[in-house]
Amino acid sequence: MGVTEGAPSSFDASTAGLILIPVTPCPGVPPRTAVWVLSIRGAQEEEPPDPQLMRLDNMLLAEGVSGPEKGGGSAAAAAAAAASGGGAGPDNSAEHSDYRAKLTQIRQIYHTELEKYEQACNEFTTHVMNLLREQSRTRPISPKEIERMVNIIHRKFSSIQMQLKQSTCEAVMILRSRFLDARRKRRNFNKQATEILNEYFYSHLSNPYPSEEAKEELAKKCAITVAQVSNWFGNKRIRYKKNIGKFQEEANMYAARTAVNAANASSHGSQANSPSTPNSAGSAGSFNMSNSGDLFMSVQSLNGDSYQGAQVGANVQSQVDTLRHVISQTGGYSEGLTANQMYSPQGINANGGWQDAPTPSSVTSPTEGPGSVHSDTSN
DNA sequence: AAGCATGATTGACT
DNA sequence: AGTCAATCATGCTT
Repeated sequence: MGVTEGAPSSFDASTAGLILIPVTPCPGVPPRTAVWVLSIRGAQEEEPPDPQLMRLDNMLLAEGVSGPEKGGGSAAAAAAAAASGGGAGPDNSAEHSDYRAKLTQIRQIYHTELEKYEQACNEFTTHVMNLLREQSRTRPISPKEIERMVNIIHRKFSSIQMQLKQSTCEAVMILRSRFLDARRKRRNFNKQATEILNEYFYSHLSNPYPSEEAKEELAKKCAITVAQVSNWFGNKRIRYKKNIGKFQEEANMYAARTAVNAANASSHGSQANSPSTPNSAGSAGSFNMSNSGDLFMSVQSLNGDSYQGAQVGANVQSQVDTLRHVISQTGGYSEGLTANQMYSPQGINANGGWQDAPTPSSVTSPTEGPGSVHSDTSN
């Protein structure tokens, strides 16, 4: 797993600046018991109250790596999950447990390594003590010298520990960042959500800019966040515009479907709660229809304060869009771009944007911004 | 594995 | 603040 890539896998004394130099054995000393002399690299050692070490310890404790076994890091994982946004996915808990599993893995590695280091430290210390004892036969060695040696060894090993802690922290950071980075855990929306969004998009092809309310409703229906709805529409608009031909088939499909739905709805009196009528709350002006083509202008002029309301308008608008599309399809165009021209009066303009898109030159209303396009009739 | 599809992010723009 | 355009990173299909 890439999570552990930063952690040292095995003890290596050389990383701590300890170099063991074999020395020609003294006469009388068995050849197998080589005599070693400690050579210390880096004379100055860091002092015990190291702020960096404290930070590392705190972090490891906070992440549940070095603390008590149970529930380690779950709070951090929960926080991460909450922060990741769009947490409506059903796989959220799965990812959560994935995060915890990996954290446990890191924790285990950390503890085994730590244990290994401690053991190695002890072994090495006794080894050095033995060597010094042996050397004391050939030269005088004061207890102070021994003590100094032991101190040096301990300090060296604690600096190894520091490295271990550092790389463990790094591993945790990597894990967290992967957990937090939404791009890394991107999941495609489910089919139903995509259909709802597409239905809305193609039934509002002339002005695919859902209002805040519409976005909220779509978000609720699709079990995603409003931000995700905005992302989806942003991506969809741009990609549709870039390659209309590619989306033609899809557009046909949804246009036909919407047409059928609309027909059914009108034959049944009222349409209950279609995604194409997100602003059914009663307030007028669900979608701006001022740019929606000649056919609709008359409707809009009727659509004042007292007219039947936005839902009717929105429904009609949907049908207008749909009909336009169907007409364009049956009109026998040869290329997708030809079909696009059918939309051009209220569709994508010469600059490559929808006419209602955030261009300050929008004809209808001087105060009309990109976001206000759909709500200008409220109040 | 390569190529395409798709959701998310970023910076610029109005 | 909302959008566009480019881009990233991942998922899916072939």
